[in-house]
Amino acid sequence: MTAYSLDATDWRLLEALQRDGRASYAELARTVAMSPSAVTERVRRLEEAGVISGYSAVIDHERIGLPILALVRLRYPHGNYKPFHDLLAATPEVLEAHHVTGDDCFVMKVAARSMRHLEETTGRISGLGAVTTSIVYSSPLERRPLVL
Amino acid sequence: MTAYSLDATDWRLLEALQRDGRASYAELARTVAMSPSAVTERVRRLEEAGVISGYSAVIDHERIGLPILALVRLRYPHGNYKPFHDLLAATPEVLEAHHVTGDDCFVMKVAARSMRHLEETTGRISGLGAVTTSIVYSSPLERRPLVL
DNA sequence: CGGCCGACCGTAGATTCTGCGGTATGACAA
DNA sequence: TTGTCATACCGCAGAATCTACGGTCGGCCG
Repeated sequence: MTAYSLDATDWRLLEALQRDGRASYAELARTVAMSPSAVTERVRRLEEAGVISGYSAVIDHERIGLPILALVRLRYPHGNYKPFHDLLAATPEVLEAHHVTGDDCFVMKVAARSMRHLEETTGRISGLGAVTTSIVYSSPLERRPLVL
Repeated sequence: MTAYSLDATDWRLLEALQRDGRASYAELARTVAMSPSAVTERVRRLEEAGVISGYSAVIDHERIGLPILALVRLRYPHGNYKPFHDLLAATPEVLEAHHVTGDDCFVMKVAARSMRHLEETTGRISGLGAVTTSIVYSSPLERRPLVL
């Protein structure tokens, strides 16, 4: 909503911070050829404006015992979203949930440690409506940095 | 594939680093009640084992001129994936791409600056097969930290 | 012209990082 | 038991970085 005007330097900082969220201000300063204090101030402004909403370690779900990823679509029969929010709060297996147009009201990304676990999780979700589950074979593009 | 044994401290570090990927080792050390050097060594091992595959700034796509998010499913009629990979390489609007089971072979997350832009992008994708587009109204759960 | 404002720079003290050596604990074999 | 070894942790010192501050420069407006 709130527009924020980004110049070329801001874009380069955003790109650098998406590639390495732990880059030091000194390092960032070197890549954009400015002083560390100017870079610090720019990044602080981007954070304050909400352009950068945070920083996160990227975890390989396969290496922490959650080898199965699935996209679950939920046909939701009514407009009372409370049960759905309760489900989200109670189901850590759901990594993302999006309210979308189309026949299926919600699309979720789900991680599970086994097929049995996935079955149990989708079963829980299907208490709210008809589900369609697609299991992820592989992800040709797991995460692309957001650029103009 | 490569199993990595995580103890309670590792989990707490992973959780902390997913919540704040820029937390200093000194800060992490305080949250898990260990010395900074021990924490540094643990995090280094997690990175080396591939449990932590990187760090990234989380960008609010709405504030950088990409207010529209859509999930695009692609029905892909054959087993030659080269054209699809070429499309991914040439289409920065696609933020994620997953190869999945079910009628639609691929599911993509797409960001666009306008409906016209989305139309143009899905049009490009539909050169490869039939597409089904769902526009994201909102995301009740945008990103949940991966936990046990 | 004179003053103001925004963005940048440079500096100093505090904090953090990095690499190293030292220590405690537990496993294992003689 | 005793010795040895490996692992994980701690603490330290020098280097690098961070943070907060004041100073400078160029553009803009009264």
